[in-house]
Amino acid sequence: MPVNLNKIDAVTSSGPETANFAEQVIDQLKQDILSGYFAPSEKLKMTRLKQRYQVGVSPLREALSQLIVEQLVVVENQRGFTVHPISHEELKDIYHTRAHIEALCISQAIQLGDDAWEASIVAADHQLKKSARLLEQVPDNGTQNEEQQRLNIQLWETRHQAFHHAACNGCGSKHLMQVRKSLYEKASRYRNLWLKQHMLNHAVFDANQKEHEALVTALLARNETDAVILIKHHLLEPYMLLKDTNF
Amino acid sequence: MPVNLNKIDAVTSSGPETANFAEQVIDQLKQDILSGYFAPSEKLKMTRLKQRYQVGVSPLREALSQLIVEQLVVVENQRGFTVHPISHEELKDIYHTRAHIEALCISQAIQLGDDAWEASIVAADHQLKKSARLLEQVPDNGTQNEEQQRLNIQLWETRHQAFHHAACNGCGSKHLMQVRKSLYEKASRYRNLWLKQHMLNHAVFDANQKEHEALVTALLARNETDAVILIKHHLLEPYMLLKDTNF
DNA sequence: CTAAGCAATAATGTCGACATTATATATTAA
DNA sequence: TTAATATATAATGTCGACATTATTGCTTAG
Repeated sequence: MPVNLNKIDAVTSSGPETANFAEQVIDQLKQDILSGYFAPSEKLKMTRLKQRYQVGVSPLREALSQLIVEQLVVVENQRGFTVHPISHEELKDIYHTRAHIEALCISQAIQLGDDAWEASIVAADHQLKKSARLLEQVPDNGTQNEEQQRLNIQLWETRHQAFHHAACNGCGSKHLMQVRKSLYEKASRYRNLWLKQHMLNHAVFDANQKEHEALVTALLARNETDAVILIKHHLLEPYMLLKDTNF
Repeated sequence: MPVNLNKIDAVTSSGPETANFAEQVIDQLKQDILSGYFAPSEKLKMTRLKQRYQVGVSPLREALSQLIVEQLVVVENQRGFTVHPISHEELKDIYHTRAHIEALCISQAIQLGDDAWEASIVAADHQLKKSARLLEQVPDNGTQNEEQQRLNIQLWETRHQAFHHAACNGCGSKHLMQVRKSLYEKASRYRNLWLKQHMLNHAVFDANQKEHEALVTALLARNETDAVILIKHHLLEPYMLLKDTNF
């Protein structure tokens, strides 16, 4: 008795565009891999996945197939699926390629961006700053509500990403933006693995803030050379932290 | 009675690594889309696909799922799969992004490439030139065997691609090379659609040859600025032909 | 003649079942 | 005890079946 339960939920949700099981699963599965819930090189057994996501094998295999292309999952015939392994080689490639790609986006955006692009940067920067202020005001000794702090960090990261997205989006290329997104996701996996062992300190936030200010200035002034140097440095700095860690 | 016929074939083939049905289908399906056998925006009905590739729906859906990520196929819930539509907007984005990416590869390769990289360029260039000579020697009036000529063109295209692959491969980045490959494939679709209406003439081949000579010189001399200009022009030239066509 | 509503047909998305293959366990010999 | 083999268990990959949904064709009213 296969009943499309998703339809029932879909009615309560907004648009006429529903999602099949595979589409529903793929986001959760991706998040579980990027967040580190499923460890690198871990075997993804169907029985467990079925239990976790409450779907059959067919949608699961479709979702996993998509993650193969995104290189988050590896498949070996008759031996099932495993989480894509990590390596320092890949880590280096991801961060460096990301720096190149994002610099390319920035270059194009500076050449092609219109007033709406500038406005979106100013807006995103404003939101990011407000979010950063929340984090700064907290004393180093964790007297504040920990859960609240966690949410603040999450909000900051969302807005941080939104800022860079806005800056890059002026390039006007869907393909560039997509490559950029893919690399960001892969980088975030290593980042999350690092966060399981280490703690962010205030120094990095402060440095980040200053770099952003300089970047915004360069962007609005359409200073391509400066902006490219700044963005590359900005994206490679976390790599310096990650590259010497044993995951 | 599901019998894994592929295993039987696999024994006759080489390695111990076999492929499941989905992996076998995906290459053919991709080729059928890139070649234009399945037209843009065409509906991909399961019954037809089953007949063509002689597999059930499960492997097909897996293969199609992968092509969704590569943006060669579009899915709409309860309405099945269709070939990704084409547009002049996408055409422009593909070719321009490709030019940027390949220029980036070339830049990095010039900075990082070793002797093996240089050697691979010389080797690929040699093969390409020999293949080009076959095409040049033929008189314009098609007195020669048409089938032979078709094969010669195909060989030239393979070697042409191999040459550019070799030049880019010196960048040392798997991610860059993969983005490059993806863009090449998407561009080849538009190219193939164009070829269904038009014919290649000798002039383009001659121009191509000269550009290659200049490129090889710039690469071996590690002249980054020249090489970047040359490769961008080289990749955008076909766009000039395609951009004004009605597919 | 056109438009709208309805029935019939076809196609999609999902699951369970089954054959094949891999992995874990037990047994036995050295 | 260890290594090798045989058995048992578990997991994978594929297909057919079925409910749901979309599309087509037909009838009928305006």
